[in-house]
Amino acid sequence: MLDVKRIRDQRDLVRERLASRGAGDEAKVDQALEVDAQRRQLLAEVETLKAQRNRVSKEIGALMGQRKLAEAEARKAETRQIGDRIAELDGKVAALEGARDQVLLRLPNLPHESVPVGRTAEDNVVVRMWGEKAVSTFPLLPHLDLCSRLKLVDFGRGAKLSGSGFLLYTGWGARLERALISFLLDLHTGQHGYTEVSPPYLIGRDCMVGVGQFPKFEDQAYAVQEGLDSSTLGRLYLLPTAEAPVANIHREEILSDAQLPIRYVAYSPCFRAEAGAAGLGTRGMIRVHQFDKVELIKIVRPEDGYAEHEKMVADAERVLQLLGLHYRVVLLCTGDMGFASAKTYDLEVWAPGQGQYLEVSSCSNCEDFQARRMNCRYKLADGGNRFPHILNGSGTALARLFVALIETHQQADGSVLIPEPLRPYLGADRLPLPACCP
RNA sequence: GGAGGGGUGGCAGAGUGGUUGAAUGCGGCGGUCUUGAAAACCGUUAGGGCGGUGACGCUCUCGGGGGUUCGAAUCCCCCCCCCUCCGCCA
Repeated sequence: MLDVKRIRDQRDLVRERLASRGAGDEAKVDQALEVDAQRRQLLAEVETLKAQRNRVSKEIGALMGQRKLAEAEARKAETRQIGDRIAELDGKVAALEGARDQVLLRLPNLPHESVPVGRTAEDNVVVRMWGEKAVSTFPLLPHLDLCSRLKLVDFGRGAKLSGSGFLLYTGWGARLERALISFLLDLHTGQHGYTEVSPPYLIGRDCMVGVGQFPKFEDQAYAVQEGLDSSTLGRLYLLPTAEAPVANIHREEILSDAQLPIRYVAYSPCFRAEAGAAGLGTRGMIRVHQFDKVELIKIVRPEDGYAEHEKMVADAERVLQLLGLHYRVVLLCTGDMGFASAKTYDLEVWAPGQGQYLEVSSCSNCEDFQARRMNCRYKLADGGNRFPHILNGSGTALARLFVALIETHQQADGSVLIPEPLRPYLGADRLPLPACCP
């Protein structure tokens, strides 16, 4: 959430930065300010009345103490109607505050000045590449073929169980998925300084609001209900990313300066309804309703925010390097960035069987946007409280990583060679062809 | 799910309608004393909002919300969370 005071003080700058996203949100700025101005005016009025009431109440207390009862009664009568007026104004102030926040919660973050201005993914900037597209003497198969040949994923039965967009990993496929999760967690905890956490997969509404997922993207989430009690629907949601619970760990807290920087890594499955994207035509594992992801979260001092952001990208890149996968790093333009982000790098890995780059990581610095929403602060040496920068990044998403891995490392004989660092986790150096199939 | 107990400042723990935003203890910070440190003693120590250049002023907050009252941490109602016991259960 943007700081109202900042919107007030730097109105033009805020409008201009919002406009650069190309979503027309700058129009809401005046609306928020107008409601806020009304609120402040009424607030001043009601607080004056409250001061008056408090003063008289104390006097009444003193009179009662002196047994001047008649006088006390007179004062009471005098003050009685002030209470009604206060209640009335309190109600109005609360309503205006609600209206203001309604607007503020739907305003996206301001893009950082280093973000290129643009409208769509076309305007994103490739900042660097690593490795090269695989060249092969034999035709490289897409992952769908590899999965069925090697019996890694049973798409048909996955759909039977839960509908399209749900995967049933089988045999070596299931094992590879598990190996990747362990490999990623060990890498980030062991070499990159993150602390492992394992969050609940069902999370409260506040988590979703805190990271900026709600109220704007409520239609993208899976809401659950307890048994047959429909009144419980919407109390809990399946997490769309571990970012939602993990970034909220310190919600409503005042951290000490010494606690920062905080770096968490968490594995979780991710559930996305992808409403409106149904029948998108992406077969296989590229776009699904449930996938695994290892997520990185940082809570850092604002002055460290962007240095930590670059390090986070490097941490995610390290995954792809160790797995020998060609990728590119893309700096998203203003129009392509997520709601909460001030600056985002995507990591896109090359999938030779698809002939395209797949997004496997998105690393964002949300600055204090989320911290404000969740009221997470830290205490400075001078006693003041400050909102930290909160960063999130995939390290990395798994289904697409799985695709790139098997497509990149497939062999002429149909098996898949496993990169050295992953072998101890898999307990094998290749995914073999099932004995029964050529 | 049932019965009972409880949620107060960083922590512990008083406070059952009136000058209590809150005793006391611990911890933290500053100071006196000391060659230094400890002990002792003195002082200080929550967050939000609004206004003011500022010193500061006002206001709200004792799990959350509503109510009674001139006035609520204290009384009433609803909800949430934690603890103990019982039931069910991976």
